[in-house]
Amino acid sequence: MDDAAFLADYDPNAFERPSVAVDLVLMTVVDGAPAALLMRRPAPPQQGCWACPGGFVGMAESLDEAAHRLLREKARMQGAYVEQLYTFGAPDRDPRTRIISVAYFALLPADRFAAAMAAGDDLTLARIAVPWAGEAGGPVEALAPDGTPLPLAFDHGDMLGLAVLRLRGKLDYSAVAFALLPERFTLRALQSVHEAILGAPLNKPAFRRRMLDRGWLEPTGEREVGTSFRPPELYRFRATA
Amino acid sequence: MDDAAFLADYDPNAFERPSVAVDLVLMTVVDGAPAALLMRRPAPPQQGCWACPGGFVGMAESLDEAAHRLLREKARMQGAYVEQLYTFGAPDRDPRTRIISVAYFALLPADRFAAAMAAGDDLTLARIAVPWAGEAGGPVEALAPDGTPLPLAFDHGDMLGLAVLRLRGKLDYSAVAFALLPERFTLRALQSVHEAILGAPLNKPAFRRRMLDRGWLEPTGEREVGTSFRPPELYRFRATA
DNA sequence: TTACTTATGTGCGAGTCGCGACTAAGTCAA
DNA sequence: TTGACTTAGTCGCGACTCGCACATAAGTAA
Repeated sequence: MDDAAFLADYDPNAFERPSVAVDLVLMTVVDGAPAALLMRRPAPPQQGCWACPGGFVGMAESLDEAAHRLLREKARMQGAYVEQLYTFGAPDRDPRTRIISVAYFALLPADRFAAAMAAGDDLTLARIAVPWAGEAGGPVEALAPDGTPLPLAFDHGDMLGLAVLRLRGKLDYSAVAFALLPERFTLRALQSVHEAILGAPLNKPAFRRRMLDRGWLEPTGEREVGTSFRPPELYRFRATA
Repeated sequence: MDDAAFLADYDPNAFERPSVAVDLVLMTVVDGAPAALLMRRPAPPQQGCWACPGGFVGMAESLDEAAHRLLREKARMQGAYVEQLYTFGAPDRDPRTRIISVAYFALLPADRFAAAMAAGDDLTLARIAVPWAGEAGGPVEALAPDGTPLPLAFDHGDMLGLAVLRLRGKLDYSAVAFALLPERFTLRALQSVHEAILGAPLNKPAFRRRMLDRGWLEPTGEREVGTSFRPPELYRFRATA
């Protein structure tokens, strides 16, 4: 029997199937701390809890395509750095039915969130409180602007924690940090992003040297305007040749 | 409407669903090169091609549980180090129907494969040829014992490549290498495992120092027997205190 | 003009790494 | 018994990186 003959006989409904969703951990850095876009769930289950934007995977789209579609449809943004994070599949993680969720994380500079935030009250850019140091890992809390914890739906606390962990791990061997900054930025801003993700202060001269030696930074010759005191130089990210 | 009332009304069949499978990249190190357990596909599609052992996820089991079950049922092994790798979801990756595959990798010392290999001709421990250096990534080839390439089913060449890449990345900050060695081993054997995974030779004194300084190694006081020349000391892995 | 504040650069000591050379400890054969 | 042989394991040095204290530069504002 060849492939064609086999496929004619194949019954795709022989087994019961789980639902497959994509959830998006849409992160940025605000005021020296990591933050994520959360949506208030408008309907049960877990009505009123906050969740990462997500949705079911279409039958004709890849997982990456689904992630980009959700970024557009649910968060009304585009052009983010998007990367697959982890797949969550505990049988009881959603009370409706078996839902397996492929989590992605997406990175954007903070100023790109302004438009989406204006849309309404059921979206928030929540500060993430990381209770562990280094590469320990574990769930995190999301905080409202006034500092009170937001109740998170399902296993989204683990999801956010894993996103922070992955980001920390990739910070010093990949260029992810630049996805969290505007096109032109100062070295101080770059350092602040690193410190926010790592949750620890860094030594300024050492950080400078490392970054400049990496060859990822291109001086623009321009300087930041509107500052008091000596204006810092603006740099641009340039992929390694 | 509360959660209970909502769930009574919920129709889990409102959307068409993909199938979800778990595939297992079961790796070890043989003769100084990475190797993976592959099964010859006994039926279409891609009959006769070689594939990582896999199967559909049961409705009541988690993804991790499915991976461990497949390790037992398909490979007849247990006790491996198992970790989720990546989820493959291209719409056309399997011609039967939409199948989303959560890939795991599993690590075991080479001697644990002897029993499984005796089982029959449709299982092989294929040497993996990595055509790229460092962290470049990309698909790899699987080689038969005589050096000829084995045809790989679906996207399993990418899967194997990603497993090697992940292993390389974790090698020097985690203890994964010890999952590829028996309980007691020599420093030379540990170095050989690192070299096989990295695909590059390492400096002996530097490697020794690094490993001993990490605090993961416990000398047993015993020495390897049956060797010609000076017998090396046997060490044991001890998780960091 | 001068105080103030942040940007940017410099120099040094500690720690790590690669590397070549050296010593140690077994087997094996004459 | 002894010496050649081979692998195990150690030592020391130069190159490089990193953290850190400090010096210098360049703006604003009174």
